[in-house]
Amino acid sequence: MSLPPIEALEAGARRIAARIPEVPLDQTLAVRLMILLGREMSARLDQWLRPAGLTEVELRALVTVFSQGDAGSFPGELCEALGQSPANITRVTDALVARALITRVPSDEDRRRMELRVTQSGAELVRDVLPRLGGFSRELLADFDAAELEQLLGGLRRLVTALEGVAQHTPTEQG
Amino acid sequence: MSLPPIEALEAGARRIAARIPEVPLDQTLAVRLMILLGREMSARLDQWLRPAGLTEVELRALVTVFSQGDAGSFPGELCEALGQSPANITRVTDALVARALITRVPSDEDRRRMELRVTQSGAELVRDVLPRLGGFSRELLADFDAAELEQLLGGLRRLVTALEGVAQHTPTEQG
DNA sequence: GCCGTATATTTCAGCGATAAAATATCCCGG
DNA sequence: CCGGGATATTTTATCGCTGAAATATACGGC
Repeated sequence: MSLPPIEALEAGARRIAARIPEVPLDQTLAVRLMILLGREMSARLDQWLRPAGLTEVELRALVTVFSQGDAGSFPGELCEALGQSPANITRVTDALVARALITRVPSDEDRRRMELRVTQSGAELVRDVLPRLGGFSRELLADFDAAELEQLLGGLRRLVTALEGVAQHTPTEQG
Repeated sequence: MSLPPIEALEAGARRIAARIPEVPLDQTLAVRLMILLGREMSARLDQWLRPAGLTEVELRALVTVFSQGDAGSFPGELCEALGQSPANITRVTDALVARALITRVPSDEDRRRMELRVTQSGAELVRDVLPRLGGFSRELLADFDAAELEQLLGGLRRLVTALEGVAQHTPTEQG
């Protein structure tokens, strides 16, 4: 489904805040917007990439392997870089291997690990598709000037670190 | 999985931008951060709510029904308000009905529709749990002062409208 | 060298979500 | 009032992802 209209979001948030005053309106709304925006961007990107037959995560995995070039990379690195579970990286790399976009062979130095390398056609696909993703991002942020964009990025970076520090536990331990 | 470290994200983005110059670094990074932040916030919120036995979407559905009080609401409204598919709303409301947090009866005026109403215990749960969600948001945004928060919200609102306007089509029609 | 523990990846079972088909009801023009 | 198209919801099949168990390999102390 697609993004709810923003007026409805704000109206709903205000209606709740009016009934339950402990709820901080702006903070709640910001979190809500971030979650919805992230979902929606991901969905749009998937749609944008569908003609190429890749999902967003598949593309990012492919790009990450591509960016390592001949050095290659390992599934564990992809987990870290993409924030995905090992199980999912296995599935995603399966798909990429099946389409011959990457190769996967056991490492010689440590045979528990698998070496992932982009193939010729994988590299071609990246060079073909990545500019589209860039085009999407550029279009989306078209009416942010450089300063505004930098400001937005600053806020997002702060949120990343806030998120790292905060709330790893359960709230009131069963409240 | 959890959020990748921000230095790794930025380094990866720069490595790619160096290889494929058409890709706009800041815009791409902003989109990437939004997607990851949204995912991570949603995951944290789910974890935060687990003790109450609700997922994020279940809570939002419950809250939306709650906020309508005796007026009640309909599955279609929840789809719109939450940005979820009809199928998912059926599943979510099934769960809420099963736990007697809401009731669901066919509407008298239009028997295709189902009237959803919060129950006594549903309302109690909302009043118990919503402040936790507020607590999460407040904690996450603790070191944004009012002006900074307003600025962040402004950026997010602009993104919502940008997203509404942009990129509904497939990119280069099979490119 | 051998054993126990740690690490890397895959397998397995299950969950949350979706698209598309099926179902039920409504409404309108004749 | 009846038939056809629109609308609201549920069902069905499937997808993407995860946690936890299983597997395979490495490493450190004895």
